Amino acid sequence: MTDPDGPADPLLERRSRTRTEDLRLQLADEIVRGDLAPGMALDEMRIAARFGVSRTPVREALRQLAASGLVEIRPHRGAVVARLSTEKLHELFVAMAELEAVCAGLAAVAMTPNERRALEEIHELLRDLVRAGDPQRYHELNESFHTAVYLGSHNGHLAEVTLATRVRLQPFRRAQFRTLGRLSRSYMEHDDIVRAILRADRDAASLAMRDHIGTVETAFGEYIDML
Amino acid sequence: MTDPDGPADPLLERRSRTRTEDLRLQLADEIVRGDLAPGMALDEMRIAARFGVSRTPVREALRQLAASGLVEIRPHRGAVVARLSTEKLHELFVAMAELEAVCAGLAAVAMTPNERRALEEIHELLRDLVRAGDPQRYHELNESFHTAVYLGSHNGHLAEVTLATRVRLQPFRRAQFRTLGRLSRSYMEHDDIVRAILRADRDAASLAMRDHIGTVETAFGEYIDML
DNA sequence: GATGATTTGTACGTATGTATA
DNA sequence: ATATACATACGTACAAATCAT
Repeated sequence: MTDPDGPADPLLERRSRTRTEDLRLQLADEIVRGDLAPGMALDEMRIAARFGVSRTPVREALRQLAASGLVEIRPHRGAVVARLSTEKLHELFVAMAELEAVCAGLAAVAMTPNERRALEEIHELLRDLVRAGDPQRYHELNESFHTAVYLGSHNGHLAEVTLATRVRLQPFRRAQFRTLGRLSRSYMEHDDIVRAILRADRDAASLAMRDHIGTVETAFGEYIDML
Repeated sequence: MTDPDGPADPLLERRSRTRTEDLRLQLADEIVRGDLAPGMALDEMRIAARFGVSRTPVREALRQLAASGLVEIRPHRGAVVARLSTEKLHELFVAMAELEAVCAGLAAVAMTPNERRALEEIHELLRDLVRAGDPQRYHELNESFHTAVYLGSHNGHLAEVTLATRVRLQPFRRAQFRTLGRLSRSYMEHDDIVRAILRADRDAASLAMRDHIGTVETAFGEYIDML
């Protein structure tokens, strides 16, 4: 008899499920999706009660989230969803631009033919979504586009660090930010990146990605000013 | 009456000392210094007994170290000092070269005059240590040199990520690796970096740093082969 | 500024999962 | 393959620190 809670695909490695792990993933998701807004207090007992567990796994999950930067913990003073000052926000955008630029540069020279084809395919699907005017799905597939570049660097550490930086910025993005004009421009910038990567032009890929993230921050900043 | 355990300098913020924090710093130090070698088992009870505390703060410290990559934890199977495969080791070196290159590039255009002077001063002290033939102190001040560049980027996130990468590689460096020939070459490469930073030449600084870390890995690889 | 309420930090016992015979 | 030994994962109680009054 098989484990009824096991994964559908038996090929996926089955790490023994721990409450801490479940909580970490669940809380990270709620923070990234915005259900738990920046600054919101994360009371250990309240969370424990909400998930029907003791404080211990809640504590461990919060510590791990703090290590990733999504949560802020001060001794004896509890945990809150991480809040970013304007300066820190800018700093993270600059860091993300540089990190993604490095990934794109390495990807240009390291990606396998299959990976290049896959990236091109995602890029074409994004074009269709611009034409269809579907910001929601564009946003989702856009994540895949960037993740494909991270993985294309063939450097797990850089990919991890870059993704972590992106995740930290997620809670500060809002749906309203995804306008159709932005989508079209985003797609055109992606085009520069993809072309450079496909012709294995490291420096061009790096520069195109840096510029791309730069305009993302600009658009983001314009939205922030509207608050 | 003042806290007898307080810091000498009252201006330094005094984070309430917690056993978890102490343990984390102590264990990280022992791992980085090599007292706890990669692959060594980190038994919660043994460590708790050694430090005279309960298992709880030990657990939390180990989790945090795992988050930083210095420790590896598998559910229900305990923790060990992180071991790196040859491939992973190379990957971390490539990542470090890229990260430090980014920091150097940003530092070239962001450092204040004071920071530039301080970097130059460290550089000159390193020159003296090469002449004096003091690998131990060169190694220590070399850390300061690189840290100064990280901080010079004026980007806390990048500095943090880059430093974390360097720390993860520390346990795999050995004293024997620091030969006099290496020192001299290291100093000359630093010279290229410093010159580029001082004349605010971003690309040159970036390239010089990337090359520098590249030779560090080469020298490191030669040592590894001797094992 | 002292006191009480509240929350976190730590200790320790039990349950559960992993590895070995 | 089953059982046994062992270390970890979790729960619970208490101590210590913070903040509110």
